[in-house]
Amino acid sequence: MFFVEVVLPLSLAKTFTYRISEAEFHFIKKGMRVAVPFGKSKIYTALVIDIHQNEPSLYDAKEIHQILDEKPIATEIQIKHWLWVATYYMCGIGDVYRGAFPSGLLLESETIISHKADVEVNQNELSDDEFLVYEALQQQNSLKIQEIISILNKKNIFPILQKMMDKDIIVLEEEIKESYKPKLVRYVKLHAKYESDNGLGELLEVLKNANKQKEIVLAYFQLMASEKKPITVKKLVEVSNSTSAVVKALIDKEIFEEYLLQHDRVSFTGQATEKQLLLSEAQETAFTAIKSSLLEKEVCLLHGVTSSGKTEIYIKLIEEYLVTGKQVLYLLPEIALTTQLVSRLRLHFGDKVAVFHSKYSNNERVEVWKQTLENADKAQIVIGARSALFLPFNNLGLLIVDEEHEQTFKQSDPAPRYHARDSAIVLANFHNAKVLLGSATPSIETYFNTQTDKYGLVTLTERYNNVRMPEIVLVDLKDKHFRKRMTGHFSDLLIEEIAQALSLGEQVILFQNRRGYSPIIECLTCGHVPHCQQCDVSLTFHKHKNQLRCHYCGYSIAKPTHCHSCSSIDLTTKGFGTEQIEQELVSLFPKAKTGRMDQDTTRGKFGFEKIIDSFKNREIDILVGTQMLAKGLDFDNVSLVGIMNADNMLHHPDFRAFERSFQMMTQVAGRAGRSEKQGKVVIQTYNPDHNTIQQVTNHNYMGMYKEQLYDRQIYKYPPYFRIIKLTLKHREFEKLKEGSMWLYQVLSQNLGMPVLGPEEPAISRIRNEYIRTILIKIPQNLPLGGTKKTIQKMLNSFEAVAQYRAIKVIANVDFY
DNA sequence: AGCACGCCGACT
DNA sequence: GTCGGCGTGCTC
Repeated sequence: MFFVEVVLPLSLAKTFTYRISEAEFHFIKKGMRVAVPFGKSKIYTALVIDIHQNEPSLYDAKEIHQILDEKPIATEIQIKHWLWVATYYMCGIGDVYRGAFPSGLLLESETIISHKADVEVNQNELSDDEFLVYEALQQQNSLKIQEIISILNKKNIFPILQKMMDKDIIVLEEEIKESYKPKLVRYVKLHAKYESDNGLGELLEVLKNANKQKEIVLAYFQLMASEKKPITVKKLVEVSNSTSAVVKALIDKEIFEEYLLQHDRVSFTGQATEKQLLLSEAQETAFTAIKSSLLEKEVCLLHGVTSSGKTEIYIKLIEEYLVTGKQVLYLLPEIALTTQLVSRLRLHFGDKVAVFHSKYSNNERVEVWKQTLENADKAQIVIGARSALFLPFNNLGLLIVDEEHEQTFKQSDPAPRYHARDSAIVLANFHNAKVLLGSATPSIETYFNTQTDKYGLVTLTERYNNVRMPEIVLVDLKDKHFRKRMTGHFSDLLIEEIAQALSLGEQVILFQNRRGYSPIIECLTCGHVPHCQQCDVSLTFHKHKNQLRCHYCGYSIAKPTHCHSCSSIDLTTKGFGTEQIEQELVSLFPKAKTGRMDQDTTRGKFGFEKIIDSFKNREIDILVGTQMLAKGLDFDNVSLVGIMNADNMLHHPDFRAFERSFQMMTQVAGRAGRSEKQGKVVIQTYNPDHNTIQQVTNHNYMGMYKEQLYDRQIYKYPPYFRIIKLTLKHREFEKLKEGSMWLYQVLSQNLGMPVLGPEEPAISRIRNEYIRTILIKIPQNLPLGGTKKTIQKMLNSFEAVAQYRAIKVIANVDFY
């Protein structure tokens, strides 16, 4: 008796056991995919994580359907890492598997309906629906479930199919399809007939009346002579300025032969320029320090002020690891940043750089996956957003986590809710690899780890090229309003500075944090604000589409002409987003070209790049944007940065609000400054004396760190306590209230540590489900794993209570 | 995630 | 009386 233990790409915590034959037992290895039947009719792509001979006693194991791989497609280290992620972040292993694997490798079966051969059908015995299906099958000999649903215009079609199967009219089959298709490129070569020395002469004779074709043949010979490599149809058409129809005619005439070769979708044509990288003295010192720190410790933090040239140091370090044949993983917080970085890295490493992120197409991701697995030259350096962490590395030497403090490294919505930085450190450990974290504004947690000697620390205080740190000017909005020196949201000082920068041909960035500060419509008569029907939030006004939208569920209505509550027509927009700032700019500086960068304008695949490029090319003078501006973009002509309102960041009800505000403002401010001139940053605020604002102004990271660390200790937050947030959801308010109270009491009585809640969050209903949260604070000195097991037990007993079973509970470990 | 089973409202 | 809605539970 032989069995495999498999993981399914479903949100299930368990693994499943399937029976295999002895031959299969000797063939199958951990990390191979097998197609298995699961449930009544579905076939899934499962991953083998163990092979054994222990027969399950409680049930009969099904047989696997088919083996899908010749050799493992996931490595053992990877599987070990996934198991760690599942345990640590309290989710099912299936969640990790599903999140890690490119969907191109996860085939799902599709039910195919076809009619049974040689069966006489008495059409009078068919119901209307059955007849429709029968008729459709006369036209096409097979149908998919989706097609039948649309033919019948019904959701539940299985009863009908069941009846037809009983009547012996149709059969169902499960078909699995490989969705990854290698990209094939058409090449041509001269037919063997003409390969002799006087082939060309003969050819010209044959083609003397076909000028177009002759041109192509001549172009072919020229290409052969100059490039000495296989010639694609595409290239030939391009060079000869002809059409593929003519090429086809030549193939038909047996002058050319066509052949297909598999091509990489993700290939870069540029060559490495081999330019020797010159580090400044400060960079050189930092580089040496990092190297010696990594000799002793697994992890090192590079704390370098904005524009200190951290990337050059990364490149230099990557070079050293590449020489040893190791793989390097470079994690970035934002997909949008990859384009800039990739072109920079390619200058040094040519086509050794591969990119992996979720905006890539399925096929492209499968290719990078395979290259990484094979340790191919092409994927020696992988750049990617957090999901790149799950690639099948087998010889990882170095991991770089750039902009380490960014919250986007923590996945929050679908499980696995993992933090890429922390999971990267664990992965490095499994590979015996080193980790370099980089940031101008390290997270409190990471910096704390350097102070407790867990991580190494290298500081770079000098900006590259002797650019000076920007000068930061505070504008007291209270005072400006009082003295009537405001035009809309602009203070007189900011207007003056913008005018000056523009007159010198310099560019300006204006930063408007939109979080919790979106424009809304309010009735001036009764104060009514339109709300979403399914979520407990006010609808935000989008000017360009003239509609109100819900940011949580996407619900939208046209902008109302009158108040829905009192029918008054006196409506006003409140709050200000980037759109409004841009509007005001147009009237303040009619001659300047303005651009806007936020979720609306960067939606498309290249939306972000387009805006960045036109700003870099100086087609835009003033760029208005949200958080995206704070993420490590380099511009060389920006002399002024304006922060429209620093306060709405500070006043977020979140223990990280001050840390984040500091990071955000420092990062945005860091965009200012050019080689010849000190940059200027204008921060508009109602609280110019606020500690955090002062720390930003004085470039005082340590001050911020110490103050925040003190607060974290007092109020029991990370790094002194680890946090697990439980989110409970249900459609019924009362049931949720009761259930969350029950869970809270069980937890607080059994855990012996602070448990907060159950809290009704500011947005207490999303998509018609009410929400409550419970926060568990685990002290550093208590075992984390054990505590999680206890919590899991309580969650299980919560589920055992029949009346609460319907309440969904989501655990978010290390909630950000 | 599917998909079946089982229990209650609106139609023939 | 049935058809069909969705709440509940299981899948090796």
